[in-house]
Amino acid sequence: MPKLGMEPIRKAALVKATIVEIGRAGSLDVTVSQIAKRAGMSSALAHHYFGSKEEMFLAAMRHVLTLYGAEIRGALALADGPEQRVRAILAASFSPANFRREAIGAWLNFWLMAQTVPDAKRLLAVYHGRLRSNLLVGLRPLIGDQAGAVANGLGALIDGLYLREVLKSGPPDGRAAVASALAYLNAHLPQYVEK
Amino acid sequence: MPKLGMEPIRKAALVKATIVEIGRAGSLDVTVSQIAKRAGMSSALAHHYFGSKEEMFLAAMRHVLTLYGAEIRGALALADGPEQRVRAILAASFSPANFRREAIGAWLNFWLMAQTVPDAKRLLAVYHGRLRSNLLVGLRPLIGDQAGAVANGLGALIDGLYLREVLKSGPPDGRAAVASALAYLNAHLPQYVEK
DNA sequence: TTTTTTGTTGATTGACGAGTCAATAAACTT
DNA sequence: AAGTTTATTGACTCGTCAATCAACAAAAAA
Repeated sequence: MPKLGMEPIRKAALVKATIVEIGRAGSLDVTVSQIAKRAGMSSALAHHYFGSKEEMFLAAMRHVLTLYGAEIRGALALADGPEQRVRAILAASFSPANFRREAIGAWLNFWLMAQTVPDAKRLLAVYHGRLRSNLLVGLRPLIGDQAGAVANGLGALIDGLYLREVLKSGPPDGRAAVASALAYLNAHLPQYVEK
Repeated sequence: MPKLGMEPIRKAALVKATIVEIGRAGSLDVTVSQIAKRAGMSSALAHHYFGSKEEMFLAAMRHVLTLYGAEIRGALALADGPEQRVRAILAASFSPANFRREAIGAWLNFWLMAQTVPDAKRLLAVYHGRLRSNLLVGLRPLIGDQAGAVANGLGALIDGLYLREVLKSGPPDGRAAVASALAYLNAHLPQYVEK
């Protein structure tokens, strides 16, 4: 039944299945067969399209990063003024789409991968850089030369909140996470009244 | 050459070797043989003493947590007054002993493990709880009912800073990390003059 | 209509690794 | 001295899994 033009469809299915399976297993100990099965094909076909398991993982990582980037861009487009920009980034970071067990589990594993797989490290560095520069654009008008330090802190805080979410039981609570990050932000905005 | 009383010695050697190997590999994909070799014995002996690889990992985790706990307790003993207590915790968290690539890599992998191994999750929860309560003791006199939120934030920030350290190239920089966490703290201490 | 390209899989290969076992040896006990 | 406990390892079992291959099918090109 070879319908042509399957390649992009199958690749997309595999990427999605990879994320789901990694999230489910909570680790990178996921077999190609598992992924292929969830994507509705044989493991041989998965290898046919991706060549190796590592390529599959990297493609999944790129996908998560792309989604995240898109969400940020979208939120940023609607934001009005520096402070709103920063708030938009935070809100997007913890939006339901990104802040769900599956995706968070995938993130954790990407961090792991980044320690050993150079391509993964590169991807993560790109994400860090973008996040930082996005934050800086918003922060600089607000707090000038403290912006660098605060951007670093916020970045780490976001990562840390993700991390803690993985370990919690119960459903992810994006709102609490946003609140935490906003508190950090507010504490660094001098001219606002402490409630 | 059976000298008696080898058990504790060999177990300690294995625990140490486990941490080193996990740090080196940057993942839990470490074979028992590798660990045993580094600890100077056969893999069979490693199994003899620990029964399973997972037990070995858990013992390593307990060890790291114990060291960390001891460091905190030591620092806390010298601290004078609430604010100093909080500062002591931060300093201990990023002390050279804890904040080195090996240990950080181990941590990251423990997080991973916590997702799937209940015992690991429990251990990490204990650590979270202790950190939180230690922070609270210091924070409550300073900021009252905001203490809970700030303790959560600080905890997440510490984790996040660890996480970012793993990915950086170059030697770990504990001082910068402490500075970042202190900035967060200071921002939440109302009565202090913003420099 | 032959040929080529694309899609697809069951079966197989080859490697690796956790855990077991049997055997050996030195110390301690009785 | 005989028996027991502790230390130790090489060899082996058994399972798993990434990756490859041979083969088959259908569409597109020639």
